[in-house]
Amino acid sequence: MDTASVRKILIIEDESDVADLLALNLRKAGFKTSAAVDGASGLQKARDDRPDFIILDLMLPKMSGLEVCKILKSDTATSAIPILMLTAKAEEIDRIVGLEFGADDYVTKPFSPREVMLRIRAVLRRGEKPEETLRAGSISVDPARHQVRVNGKLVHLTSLEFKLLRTLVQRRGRVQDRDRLLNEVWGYESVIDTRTVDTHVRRLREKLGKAGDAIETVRGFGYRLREN
Amino acid sequence: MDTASVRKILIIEDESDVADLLALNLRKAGFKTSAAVDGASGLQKARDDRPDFIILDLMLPKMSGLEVCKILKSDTATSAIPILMLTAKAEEIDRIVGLEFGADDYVTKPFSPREVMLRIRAVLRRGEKPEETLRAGSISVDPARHQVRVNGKLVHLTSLEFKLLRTLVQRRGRVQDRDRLLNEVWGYESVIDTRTVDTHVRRLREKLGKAGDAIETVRGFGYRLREN
DNA sequence: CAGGCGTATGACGAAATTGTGACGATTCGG
DNA sequence: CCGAATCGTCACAATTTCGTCATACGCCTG
Repeated sequence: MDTASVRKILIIEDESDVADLLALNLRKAGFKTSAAVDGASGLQKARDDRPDFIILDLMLPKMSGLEVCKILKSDTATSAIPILMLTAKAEEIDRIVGLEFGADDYVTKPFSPREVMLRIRAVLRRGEKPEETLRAGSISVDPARHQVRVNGKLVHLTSLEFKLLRTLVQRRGRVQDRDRLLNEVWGYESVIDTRTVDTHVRRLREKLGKAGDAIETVRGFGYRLREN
Repeated sequence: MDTASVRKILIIEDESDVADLLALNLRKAGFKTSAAVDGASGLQKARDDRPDFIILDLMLPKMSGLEVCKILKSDTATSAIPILMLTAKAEEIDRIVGLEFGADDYVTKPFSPREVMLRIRAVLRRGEKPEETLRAGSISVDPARHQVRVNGKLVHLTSLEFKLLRTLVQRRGRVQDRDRLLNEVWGYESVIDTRTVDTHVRRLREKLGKAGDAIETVRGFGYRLREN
């Protein structure tokens, strides 16, 4: 589904139960994780590992989470990394202060892993730049709108056809073998016959009309979208 | 932009932590502030000081924030002053804004001071210019009042329907998948079936009548509000 | 030119997705 | 306590989409 690179998430949390639970869920969702059990090592790892996201407990031994947060946000090396705070107290003031210190979001304990995941996604989405319209010859693919145009005219594609065309356009000029396409478009665990790709390429060509010629068959290897 | 005078802002809030935090940020942003710790003194100060803006906590000792709001809005001496409500519960919102009480905007706790500042500025701007209404074809959405019109005619929507329509209009043209809509409209803690979105989309389309066609189904992905 | 191999095509049943109406639970005001 | 409004869920139907197969076609090689 998502073609972006794998995100690394740093968990700074002294209670191993909580840390493990989070790590488990995060890995299941396709993230990479690392962990630290106190503020000092957390700061260290943040600088060294350059994670894409930090989950930070407010209550840490020695150095408080707020301290850690402040330092992370004031260091240019780490200030851009989004931080999700874990707070035990439901007191609003804690959360307010947490946000004021630069945390991007917070969750109060006890929390559901599900909620944490959703919030992480939301924060990460916030930082993402909107996807651009891809072009190849007379074909334009707009991922955000899920729309495809040929010479400006809308063409209706099914879900699979859309994803197939998108990956071809993204890798325009380069040959994509059927297995590669199966992985990208159908997902990693697909138990699909490689011949099925042929059928969808055909349907795609049909719907694209004349512009469909841009999808070239590379005998013995796979398919390729002609450049320009 | 009004350069003539510095804006005075009245904070009616019994929790001094929150009040102080707000006052600090407001002053840092160049506003003057005054404070009241309960409804009665809040009303008094509103009449005496004639602030340009009031921040009002929903949960106050003795007199509820709603009462205060209603009185402020029914007194000609104060009815023109914009009110930003601080509320703990997201469910309370609908009655507060739009309907009988007349608040101009709201923020749910816990909030970040930054968010509060943005909303104050937005409301003050609205006071100078007529409105800030979202439009999409014959549909117009007024977020501040929680009102929706189709061809100028008011349409009654429930809280959920409104939020759903608002996010669709805000992201007009771009496809929103069901998970995303669940996050935006139902919140993080929701354990709702994704198919529920379908039901609400149907009800929304029904209520919008012909204009409901603007909500397009993108099979395999989600929904999208047609542009233009 | 024939044979072999890989690809294109058309058709068809299976599976997935969405629309729809109905129902029960809950809330809120009277 | 009742009735209205709102909301989440379900079962079922309508429709679309998907995967596979059998067959036809085309390219390459010998």
